[in-house]
Amino acid sequence: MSGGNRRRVTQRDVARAVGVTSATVSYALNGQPGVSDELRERIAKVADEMGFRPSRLAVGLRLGHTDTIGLLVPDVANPFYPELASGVIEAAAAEGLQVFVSQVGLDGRDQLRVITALVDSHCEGLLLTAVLPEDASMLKELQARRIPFGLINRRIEDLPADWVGIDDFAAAKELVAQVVGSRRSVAIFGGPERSSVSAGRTAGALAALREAGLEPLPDGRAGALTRDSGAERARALFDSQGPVDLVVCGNDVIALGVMDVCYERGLSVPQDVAITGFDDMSFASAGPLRLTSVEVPRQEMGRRAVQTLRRRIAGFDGEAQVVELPYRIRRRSTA
Amino acid sequence: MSGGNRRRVTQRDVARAVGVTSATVSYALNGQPGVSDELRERIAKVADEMGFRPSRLAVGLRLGHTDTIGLLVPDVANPFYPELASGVIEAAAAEGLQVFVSQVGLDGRDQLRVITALVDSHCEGLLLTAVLPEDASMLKELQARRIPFGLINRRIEDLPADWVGIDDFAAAKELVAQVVGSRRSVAIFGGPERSSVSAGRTAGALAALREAGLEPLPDGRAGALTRDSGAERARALFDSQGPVDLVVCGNDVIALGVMDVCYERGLSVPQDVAITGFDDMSFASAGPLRLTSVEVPRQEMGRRAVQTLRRRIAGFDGEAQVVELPYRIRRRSTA
DNA sequence: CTGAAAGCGCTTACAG
DNA sequence: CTGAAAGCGCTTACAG
Repeated sequence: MSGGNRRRVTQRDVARAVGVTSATVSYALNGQPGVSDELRERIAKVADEMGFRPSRLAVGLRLGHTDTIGLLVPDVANPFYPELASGVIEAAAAEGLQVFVSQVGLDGRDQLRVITALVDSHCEGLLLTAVLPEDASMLKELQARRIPFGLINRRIEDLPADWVGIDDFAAAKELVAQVVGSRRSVAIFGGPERSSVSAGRTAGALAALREAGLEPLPDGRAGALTRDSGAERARALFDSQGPVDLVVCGNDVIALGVMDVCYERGLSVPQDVAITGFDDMSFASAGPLRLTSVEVPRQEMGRRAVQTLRRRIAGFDGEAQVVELPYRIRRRSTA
Repeated sequence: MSGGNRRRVTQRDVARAVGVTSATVSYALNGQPGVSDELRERIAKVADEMGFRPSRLAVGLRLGHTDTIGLLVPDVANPFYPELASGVIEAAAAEGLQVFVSQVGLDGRDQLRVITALVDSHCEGLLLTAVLPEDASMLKELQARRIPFGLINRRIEDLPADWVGIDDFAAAKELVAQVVGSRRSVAIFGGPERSSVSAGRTAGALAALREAGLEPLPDGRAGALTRDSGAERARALFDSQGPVDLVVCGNDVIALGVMDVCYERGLSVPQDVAITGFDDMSFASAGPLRLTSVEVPRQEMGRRAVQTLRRRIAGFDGEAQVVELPYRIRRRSTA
């Protein structure tokens, strides 16, 4: 009764109990022909009673595939990713694929380590959401080793690879064009410059401003996609410039930080300062917040990425599939 | 150049390239004695050049362990869990364990399937955050099969098992005692009754009200931990009772739904309706929200759970470890 | 319809 | 210091 008797029930144990060979158990349980119905049922019954479960390690080793894929996200604490992950997990389950979700850090610091671990575990494909330009050589290596992968959201210039996302440039441009009105002093608080998504959003916002004959304030253009970063940049800007008319933020979390500072300083939104976010995270629509933002079809992005990846795993070898999904401007109370 | 040449580089390939046996490669790479330094270096170099990575499937099968644990959460879209997951992942990495995080659905619908899959994959331990009373027999089965697991947050009565959490009853009681003041008509919008956490919070709130000589309104006491559920219950309540003085919510997400309805109907918070949340999710402290809540040490919960689980995996067979962590009332603007 | 054997990619006693 | 062999738990041709 005591001590570590943690041995698994094996196919062989079942075989012995039934009085057949382990191959017969395998045939019976996998629905292969060549086993009488009566015997098949008896084996199934005994296997079930004994709690036999085939070892995925052994099956994977033998079969050479594992029906698993990996999803890499920078930081599960950013609400953007859990919703994307839901889409991926659901779609994968429908395809009979199990997904391992891993964090790689805001700066992608653990990305290589995580990819290596997943590939070592015979993961059959990878979905990457946090690539940076410097990852290009790693991705080329993946391609050379014929490990299927897909990019979600962020992409890398000149690297042909499957990708699902939105047109961040167009979305940001459209958003800013809608909200700028008569606001003259405008700041852009974008995300990390090296993220293609953040770069696209910043460029789009800039384009809209220039079309309106405006030049944004130079400070705080790039930074982390965090609330603290938004707050710090807002404090610095308000200290140096006084309150500005409009702050265009790279995502909703940065916008939250800016709103924190407005609250601290008794500035009213949008009368004193207008604010836009991006991503339309769930909290953005909350009654007291009513953040103007851009809805990104996160679940759908996940689903589409899985579909493309599954085809690659199945051996599809055609050119890079690029899927650009529609976005939606969500005009609310903050701008 | 074309077609699916996706074969892995194996230990044997390295051995052949160096001109030794595959055992020697294993010894060399695993730092076992009996290989000259010169040869060891040569093997390491060739292995690296060829991109050799030991198959985790094969190693796991051979060694009988995989250094992986599973974390089961109901729904990654609930911001409570990603932060808990961070704590788990970090602590696990420090212990050399990889963690597989899986969703099991708000009602735990997929829990059994996911546990089975993880155990089939030779996962060495499980961390469960979404157990319900009806899971007791499944957990006993896990114990019988000597599969180490730990409970986080929710627990099951009369089932001795490792657990990490807070005293939800005491926290809710303290929170309500602090905010009730002269409010007379009070509603409790709790989470699912069968969740020990939600039940404890509701009971604590009830106890505080009764000590204040109050009986809460009977409607909407239990429901889902979602914003929609909070909004629906608030609409139903306000329609039937008119606005109430105070709504005590089972978590911050429910509270957000209640705030949505207050906003819809032009009720001011906390003047017309006071609201409390629970969990102190990141959005709760946002400037325009300032939700009164209870801070739960999510990261620390994750860390402690991993530590306990690791000891179990290492063979510790002592009695159930119960870790009750401190919470903190966060009084802000909504109550 | 059933059994014996090989092999997936490793590690580890055991001989030399 | 190095090699041949067994075995982890499966699946799948191949004989009977």
